Amino acid sequence: MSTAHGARARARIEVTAAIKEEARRQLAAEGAARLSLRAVARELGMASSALYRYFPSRDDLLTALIIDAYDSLGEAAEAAHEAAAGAGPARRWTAVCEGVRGWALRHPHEYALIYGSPVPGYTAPRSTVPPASRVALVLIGILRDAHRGGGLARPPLPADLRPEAVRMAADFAPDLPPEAAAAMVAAWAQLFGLVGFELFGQFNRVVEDRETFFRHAAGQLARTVGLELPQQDGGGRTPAPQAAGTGGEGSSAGS
Amino acid sequence: MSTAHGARARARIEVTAAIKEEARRQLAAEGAARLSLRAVARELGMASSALYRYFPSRDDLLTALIIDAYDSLGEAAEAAHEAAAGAGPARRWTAVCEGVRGWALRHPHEYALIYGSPVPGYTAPRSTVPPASRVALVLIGILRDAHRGGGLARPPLPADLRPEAVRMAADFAPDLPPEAAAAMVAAWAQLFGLVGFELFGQFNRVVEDRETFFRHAAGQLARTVGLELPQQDGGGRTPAPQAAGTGGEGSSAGS
DNA sequence: ATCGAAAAGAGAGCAGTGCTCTTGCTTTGG
DNA sequence: CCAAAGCAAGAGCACTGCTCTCTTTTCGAT
Repeated sequence: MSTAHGARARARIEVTAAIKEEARRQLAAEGAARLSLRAVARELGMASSALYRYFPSRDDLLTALIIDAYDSLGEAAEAAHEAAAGAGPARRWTAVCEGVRGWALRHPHEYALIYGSPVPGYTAPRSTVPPASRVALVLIGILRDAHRGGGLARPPLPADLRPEAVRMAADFAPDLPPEAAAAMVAAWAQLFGLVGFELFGQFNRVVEDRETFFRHAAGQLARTVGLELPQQDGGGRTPAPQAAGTGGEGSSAGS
Repeated sequence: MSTAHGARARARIEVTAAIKEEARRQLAAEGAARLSLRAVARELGMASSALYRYFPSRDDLLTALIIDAYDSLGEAAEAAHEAAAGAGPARRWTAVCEGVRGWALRHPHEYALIYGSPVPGYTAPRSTVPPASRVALVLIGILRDAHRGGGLARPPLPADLRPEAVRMAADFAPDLPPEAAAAMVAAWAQLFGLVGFELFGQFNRVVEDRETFFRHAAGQLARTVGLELPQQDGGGRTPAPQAAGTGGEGSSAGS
């Protein structure tokens, strides 16, 4: 009896995984453009032609890696969110932002693969869409929570943006006010602008203390989407230790 | 005499220009990864090896194209700025943002070349730094003007960001208050986040009316760097429920 | 258990790439 | 005027993605 389509199918999964693993290694070491099917096969001790039984083309391998990268980033974002579960929406927002940044710094080439220039003539297939939205879903979730708790500011929505904002909200953030949906999408893109600039060297002779800079930029982002930051520093200049430590310190935002 | 190394040198720059031109054509048609020295040479009717007299490597050709792209983008930004010369700072800011976006939409592959993932092991040489800063310089100029005219809000600067902000201002925006310098750098990165997301397809099933969406996102960006927008359309001036103490508006500097 | 089909591996080969080296030719400058 | 320097071209190396053929292995029926 054993496994229905047992041995052979299992071997296939294993080989597929091994290929992806080795490919990911080369990706991390050399970047997407230098990822070579032949090199992967060589490293795995198999003929390059045999590899085509598993991935019909180099682009298909890349697609698999892209999906994995999206998932890995999504997981990181979700983990960062859960680690800040107790905190208020604004803090959770910045936590997720920092989670995204941290993942990007840890996996620069994979980040480049999904948020850098699209590869040659390559266009991402539909299967990349769901994993690609995981980060956005986390952010939407935070805004939804804030909205339910009444902690979401609703800045005026210009008339000509309204239809678009309404459509956005209807499409993928049903329980969010339109202005929040629109602001969220903008902030989403802007977040990756910050991360990308740091990662791709645009900040090289510009931003020194990237950690601090990013934290405040993310906080600013939270503010523009309508999240109130718990007593950042209103009029008075608090010495504001701005705890870098995890959780603990600022129960804040109790409400 | 005057034409010291006359004919030969002139031929050299002509051939160099022809190579770059053809390379740019292929770049626009196929993207950076598919740019082939051999194909360029073939199209120009010369041996591929001859091309190496002009560009010692493919990366050097790419570097030349990168510099040109930065300059082209910088020109577009400056042109957009001048076209809005009469308007107030906020409007000029959004004009420059839209200029950047327009250029990116018109030259997607060149945009990808400079703001997408860096090519393989390639690291941009110093010579790319000045042309890369042209857009930022335009934005800084707008803020400087607004600052001189008193039309620049000064949101509170968190204590731990201050050293960094002071350094930034000192380094490349000497006559700007530190908080403006820091906010400007963030907005700069965020602007390219918006443009990149639109260009690289991240907005594909998300943002429909990109034009309108971008215009308002750019306006929001202007606001976060401290520029007050003269009320556009839609609702009247609604008191912003921003928690972050701004509330300030003062005289909307006309000009 | 056997046999045929399906899946998987291996090798050769094609067309393409970046890049180097050698060989001739032309322009230039002393 | 002639050597030196710059330039073009060809051959060749090592590499790539990918296809095609051929052999071996494995699996599911009979």
